[in-house]
Amino acid sequence: MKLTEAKQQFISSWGAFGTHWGINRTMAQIHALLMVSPNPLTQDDVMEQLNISRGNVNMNIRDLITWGLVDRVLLQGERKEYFTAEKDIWKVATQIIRERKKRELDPMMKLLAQLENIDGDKKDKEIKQFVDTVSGIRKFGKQADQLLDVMIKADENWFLNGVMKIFK
Amino acid sequence: MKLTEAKQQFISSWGAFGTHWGINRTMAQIHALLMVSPNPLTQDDVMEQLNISRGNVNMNIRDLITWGLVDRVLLQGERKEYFTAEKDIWKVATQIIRERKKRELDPMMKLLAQLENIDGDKKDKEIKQFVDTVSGIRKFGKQADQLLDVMIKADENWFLNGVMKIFK
DNA sequence: ATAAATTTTCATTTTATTTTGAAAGTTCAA
DNA sequence: TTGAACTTTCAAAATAAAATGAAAATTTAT
Repeated sequence: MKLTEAKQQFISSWGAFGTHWGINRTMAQIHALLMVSPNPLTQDDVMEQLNISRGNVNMNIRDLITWGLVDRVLLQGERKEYFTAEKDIWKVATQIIRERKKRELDPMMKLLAQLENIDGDKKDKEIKQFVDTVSGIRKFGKQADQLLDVMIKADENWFLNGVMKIFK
Repeated sequence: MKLTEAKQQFISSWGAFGTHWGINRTMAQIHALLMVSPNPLTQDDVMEQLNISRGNVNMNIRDLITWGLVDRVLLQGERKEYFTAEKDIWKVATQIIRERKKRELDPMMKLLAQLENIDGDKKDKEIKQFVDTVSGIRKFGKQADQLLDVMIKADENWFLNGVMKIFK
């Protein structure tokens, strides 16, 4: 397979993959493009290679920056801004975990804690099922939370070489 | 807090939570409703409690069934179909992991394997970056895949009590 | 067999998300 | 300062996703 074709496919399926994870297609595609580009790219490069408008590129790159997945790069002597993506997939993954934990898991856990205190007879079937469900999710969430914390702190090598043996 | 209000909030935020995970809001809400309901519900119950149309309920429940998160229940002497959700959150989680792995991770890994074989000089900067990126993702994916397999096979108790100690 | 009860389908409508592109804003060299 | 190069914004348009509801299909009691 030719590089150009392979790149195309990679970008396109990384985009599709992203949509299953609450990330919009274009953002994932821009990320993919930057990951396989050895040199930083300008907004115009991205526009051209992905055939999308200037505004779209700008907004999605900004988003990628707040996710901590893309960095602005200033090339000396150049007026334009360049952009580059973190290429170490482990760092990408931990960064995404970190952000999603903060944005989604933490608030949900906070809410569930409140919902566990409801008025009424805990023997009542309706109430019991509700409390049991909520507290079950909460327990699970706490464990997941800790697991994610450990993963964030762990280094790539530990994950890639060590963990699986322990798990088996 | 009153049960009714708490239920409301739970359903609503579980729905919002779902949207971040590629699950549509209504489907997640139906799932939430069934999780906190001690008894199985009919389609009409769901329509009424969530204020959504018959067709919508039907389609989303069908989807939940294919995800393995909801079961049809036949109450003896009753004509109507009833529905109930798995209430053990561990089982819910492993079921979701199992499905998403099958639907998303496995196909992506398969594609990446193909993309690694590209024509041209591996010393070329463009080619090298592409191959490195793809193979990095592939390695990571393989590890994640194995980790998920182990989690699916492990039982709840092992996860809740055992893992964290190992990780620390 | 009939028909009432219930479930399923799907063309249409509604709602939500994404994209565009031109205008406004910013930066910087001369 | 000025103005060319470049970036950002955002209202409007395009696209995609979800919801509706009535008709068709199915099931079951008689």
